[in-house]
Amino acid sequence: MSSENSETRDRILDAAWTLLEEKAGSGVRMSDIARQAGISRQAVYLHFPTRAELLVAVTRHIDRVKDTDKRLEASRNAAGGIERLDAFIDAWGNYIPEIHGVARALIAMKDTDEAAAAAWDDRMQAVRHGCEAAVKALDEDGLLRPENSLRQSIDILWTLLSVANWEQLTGACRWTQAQYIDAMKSLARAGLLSREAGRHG
Amino acid sequence: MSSENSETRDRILDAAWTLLEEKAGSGVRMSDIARQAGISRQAVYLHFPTRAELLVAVTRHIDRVKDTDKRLEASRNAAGGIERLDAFIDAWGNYIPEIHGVARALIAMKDTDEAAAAAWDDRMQAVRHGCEAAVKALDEDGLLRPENSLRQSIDILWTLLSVANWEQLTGACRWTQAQYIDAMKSLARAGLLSREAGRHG
DNA sequence: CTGCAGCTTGACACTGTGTCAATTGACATA
DNA sequence: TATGTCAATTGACACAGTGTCAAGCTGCAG
Repeated sequence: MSSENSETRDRILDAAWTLLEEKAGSGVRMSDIARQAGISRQAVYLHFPTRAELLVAVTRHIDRVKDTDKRLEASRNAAGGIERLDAFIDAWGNYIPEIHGVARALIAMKDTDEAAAAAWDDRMQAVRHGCEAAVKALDEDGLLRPENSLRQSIDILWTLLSVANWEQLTGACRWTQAQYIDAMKSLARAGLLSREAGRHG
Repeated sequence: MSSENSETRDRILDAAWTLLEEKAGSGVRMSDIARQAGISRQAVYLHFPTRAELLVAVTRHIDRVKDTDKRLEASRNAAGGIERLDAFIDAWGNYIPEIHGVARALIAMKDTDEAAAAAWDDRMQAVRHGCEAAVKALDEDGLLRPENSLRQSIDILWTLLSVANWEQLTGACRWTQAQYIDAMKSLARAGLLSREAGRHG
């Protein structure tokens, strides 16, 4: 609550952000966040009614600080379909590590918390819209595989670019971020483009 | 503990299996399982020391009932690399929906429970070995993309076939199981095979 | 000085896991 | 028949974490 702006509110958001980053999203309690922010646990509830709403606010806070909109615009301005696909993968793929902590925490809450589920789904729909724009640009250039419907192509790109896949490749598989980005560009082309359109370098 | 065999033990496992299936893995408590099995909550702890160990036992139970080993053997017996890849995707891809409930519950516990994390990672390593075998068969036939290392190719296949991806495509994207299998076969070929090797139908 | 906004302390309810102790009922065996 | 044992029962409790509530403190604006 408490309108929108507040010194303390920002301290809480930064504290949560820091801890979620540090501990990769798991095991961050309200009391940890309060301690990190230098206030009492109850004071956190004065600003955010539930843990879920705090997490959602943190994602918005990150978006604001990291200038997400500006980043994603780059992908919209790219000329051809393939350039647009690459630009989108660059923008979103490089954004994932920055929201990773919050994302994990939010995903973990999805199962039990309605609000968390809604918030996360909402953000994922935004990513899907980005995928849709990129895929439509490919379609306009006549590059898409004919055997996949437009919707299927969007689903495929969206799934390839999931946070879970990023986690698995950079985590368990120990890929670097650069390897991840390259592989995703290559996989997306391989999975979406028709054979004649296949060309890369 | 109670060695291994017990009427009640099996009732607990079946009860847990049923509920995890029904509720897709989330929100299944020990007391729910007990009620479903027709015994007291405490009796469950007489057979399984923790929730995590119960979940692990359920996966082993499913494997036994569903004859997992026999299924996966099919993929090992396939002749060429591509046949082997397809057979593995058939075997594992069609197995996912059957373990989906338990898988979700186990994945949700990973964050907080050491034992659950170890158990799930262990099972995922088994899947990775299947991927490795399939990719090596492709390599022996000289079909792999030269720009990917063997390890990278395995990582890619393993990631494509993750439970999370199955969930997203059949859940949020509302694909049928058949669509999922077809798309995975196609995506795996597109992502792994060199251009000259590309051939499908 | 008054009042109030913002924070503090401390207690408590609730949920879910896991533990413990005492009890019951069935069944086997001496 | 008495005894032991095994599986299950009931009921209480500890513990962690979220969220609520009430009372009190502090500093600052009017």
